[in-house]
Amino acid sequence: MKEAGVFKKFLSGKKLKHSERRDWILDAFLHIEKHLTVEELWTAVKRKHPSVGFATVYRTLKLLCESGLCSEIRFDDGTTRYEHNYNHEHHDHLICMECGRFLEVVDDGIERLQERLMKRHGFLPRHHRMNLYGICRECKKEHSPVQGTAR
Amino acid sequence: MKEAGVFKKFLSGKKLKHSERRDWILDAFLHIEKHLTVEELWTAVKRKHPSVGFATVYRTLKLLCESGLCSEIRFDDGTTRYEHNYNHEHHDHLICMECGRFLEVVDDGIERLQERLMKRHGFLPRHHRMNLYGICRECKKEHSPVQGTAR
DNA sequence: CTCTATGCAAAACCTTTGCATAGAA
DNA sequence: TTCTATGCAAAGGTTTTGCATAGAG
Repeated sequence: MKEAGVFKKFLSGKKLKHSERRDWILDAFLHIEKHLTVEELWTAVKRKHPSVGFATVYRTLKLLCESGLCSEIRFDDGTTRYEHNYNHEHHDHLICMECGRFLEVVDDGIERLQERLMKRHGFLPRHHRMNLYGICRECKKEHSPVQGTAR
Repeated sequence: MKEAGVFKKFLSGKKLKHSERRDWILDAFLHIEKHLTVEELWTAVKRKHPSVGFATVYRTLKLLCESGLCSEIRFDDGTTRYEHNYNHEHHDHLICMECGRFLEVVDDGIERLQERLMKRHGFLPRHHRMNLYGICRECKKEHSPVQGTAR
């Protein structure tokens, strides 16, 4: 099923109503392949549909999260962002502390060990969040000029 | 070196001043072995020293983080908490989604794979944050009554 | 003395809510 | 018609700041 279908089904299941604006917002959300802040999504939606209000975007994002299409991530710098969550496999993040660029990755070995770790402590695993912080290749270059060849 | 020493050194290094209040706050912080909110720390400090203001606790916590004694954690529910970071080995969290209880754990296997994963992608590893969410042993019991023996 | 630390209150943020009206079923 | 959805503005909650004064060096 496509995302729009998932959302519609979710709405009718909760006896909520489908609306044009909700479509617009979902659309904008789906067409931006990055981790969005509410602000960013609002700006994107307004480009095409200037009348949409801030609160509506907020409210719709909450619904999208409930419907499973989207999930909220709290980064260490305090920002809250939203990411696609449907037809996207679970993944973790490698985040550059200099430039903010990030990669989405999955490491099966780690996933397996995480599951084992939880079970060993009597937990029923639900989900997890793993953010690895470091300096990316590009930023490393900028900070460590080539050694041994003073110029 | 003891924590108080680390903090003093950090302060003088930044040409900041040592003060009685900062000692009180550091003390309260060190004596509570849990993940504190600013509010909780403030309450604890005020028990002994009622004159201390909220803003001072906030400001001091920021300094403690900079000095490396403490670090900020953003949980998935949006709360911000602070944890001891000195003479505490790095650790990850197993968090119960029902009751909020958590365990601090380290899994060497996971740590190794994390490091490898970062390097494989050209990152210089700095630190990471891994929170595993699930249902703890106690909460599991409450939700799944013993099977087969109706009472 | 000089410069930082502090309490207090106000400001700045970010997110949620209330309400009157528009819109969906 | 009878709901819910929405824009707007106001309210909440949390964190930060400005300012006058106390305190450290």
